[in-house]
Amino acid sequence: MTVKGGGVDDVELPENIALAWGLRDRSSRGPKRSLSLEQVVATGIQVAQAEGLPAVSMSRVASELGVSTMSLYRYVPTKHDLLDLMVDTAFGPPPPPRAPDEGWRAALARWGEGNLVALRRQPWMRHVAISGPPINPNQVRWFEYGLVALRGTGLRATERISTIMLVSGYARSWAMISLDLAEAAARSGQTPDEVGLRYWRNLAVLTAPGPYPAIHELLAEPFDAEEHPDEDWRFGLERLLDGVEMLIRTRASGPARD
Amino acid sequence: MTVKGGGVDDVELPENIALAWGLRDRSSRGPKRSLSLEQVVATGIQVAQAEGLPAVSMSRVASELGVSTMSLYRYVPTKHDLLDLMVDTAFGPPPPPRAPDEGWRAALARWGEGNLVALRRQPWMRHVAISGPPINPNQVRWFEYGLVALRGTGLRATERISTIMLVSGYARSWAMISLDLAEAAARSGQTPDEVGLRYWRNLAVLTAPGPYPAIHELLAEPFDAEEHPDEDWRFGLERLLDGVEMLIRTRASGPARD
DNA sequence: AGCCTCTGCGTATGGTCTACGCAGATAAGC
DNA sequence: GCTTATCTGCGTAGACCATACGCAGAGGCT
Repeated sequence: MTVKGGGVDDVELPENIALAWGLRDRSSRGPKRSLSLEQVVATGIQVAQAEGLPAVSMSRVASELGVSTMSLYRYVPTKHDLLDLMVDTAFGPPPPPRAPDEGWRAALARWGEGNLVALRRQPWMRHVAISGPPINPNQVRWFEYGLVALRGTGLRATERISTIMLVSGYARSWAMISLDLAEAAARSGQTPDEVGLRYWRNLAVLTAPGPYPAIHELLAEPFDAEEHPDEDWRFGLERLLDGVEMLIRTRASGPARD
Repeated sequence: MTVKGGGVDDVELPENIALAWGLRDRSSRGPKRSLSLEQVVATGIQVAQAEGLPAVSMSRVASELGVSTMSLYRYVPTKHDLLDLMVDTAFGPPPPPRAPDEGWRAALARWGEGNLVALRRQPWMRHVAISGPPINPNQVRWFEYGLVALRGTGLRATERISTIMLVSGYARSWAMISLDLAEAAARSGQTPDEVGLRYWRNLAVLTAPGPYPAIHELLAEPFDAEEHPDEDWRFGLERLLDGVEMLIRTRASGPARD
């Protein structure tokens, strides 16, 4: 219940947060634990990675560890807390922070791409709902490095936060869409191109009788369906960064920085 | 199994899509159905709206309708198909399309805001995972109107699609974050401001001992935590539209439109 | 009239999370 | 060394969940 007292005197940290930061102090009485929280989390990740998030059940993780289902609840208050910890661990540390000679734009682009890469490496993560603002250790590190990229740009506090959320939200959206498509393709044993083609054909059939001029226009245009797979990702990212850059420019040359 | 033959001669539409567009032709033999698909979907929405998505179980919806659980499977192949239909219906029709005298930017802003409003009106929708590109009736209508907003901007087909996805993805991210926060607040009986304050305090405590200069900088800055609630939404949207506008300008004045 | 199809639904399978409480292990306090 | 408080893993059980399967009967079609 109480918390390890380093410089950190915090009576009121919610249990899941204390857990994530390794701040539970357990009195040394009683039998020794046969597992560690890290082991439990790692096993959860392993199962998720190998067989997908739905395969992650308490009983599955437990049997993987050779303990009973209910034992896990000595390590984790709730399944959802386990999932949160899995995500934080699986995300891993962020890419290196902005270097001294690096512009904010390049740094933020790298940071956004890091988000995408992490989600792609552990695709199950996209199905775990975000539970709130960044508070777990790796999440906080990512947050820090995102802010570092925007240092000295003249953006206000809330603007820096919003900008970072914009980029990470975009990475998440993109990861969801592209991975869902890829998985749908794999499930049906087709290439992603085939699935895409089938989609456009279906859309054409369905919209044929109705008033969908803009969609018909779209379908009439020649389509190089996916030259490079990540060109579209880049497109959105550049738009986004352009928008931020416009603001930063007005801030730099405009009214004195408050 | 077969499909109503209007101008639509399509042997191969997946079942869930045919269902959504009302294209199942059922031979008139056998007893009459006691329900309609629309009723089932509407009841699902009603339950979700009143008690949240987790309350939506097949047995719950069935008992609400006064039929047995398994009867629902005569209307819907799978629970997830029901959820998709619920989302499509609950989203409703998009806001009016771009008016003749309206610029693309105003129209796209309205469209994005429409997304947000829809998600806010039926907050449970954000927890239903997007199953793919827009194919259900209302989704397609939204898609159409989004494209209409970008007509005549000189953007290429893939660029128009990416732009729309950028905006709707942003609306979804934003809805998720803001609604999660609001719900967390409501659950703990506090105001959102209190929850936000508690978050910043926790973050301060946790990052105090570690190397988090940018976060400390952030925390040191004076915070008007949420003057108007939707100012941050506006911020991101404007950044995004600025980015798109930059591209459109280069397209308009740059190389001849292909 | 006879058939064939479609209806609603009862039953059953194989999962899910987790509340509760118990037996035994362990270390602190005396 | 003994007592005692505390913590461990875990067995049991409750309350759900989606859905496969198959049956009895309704009701148009021929």
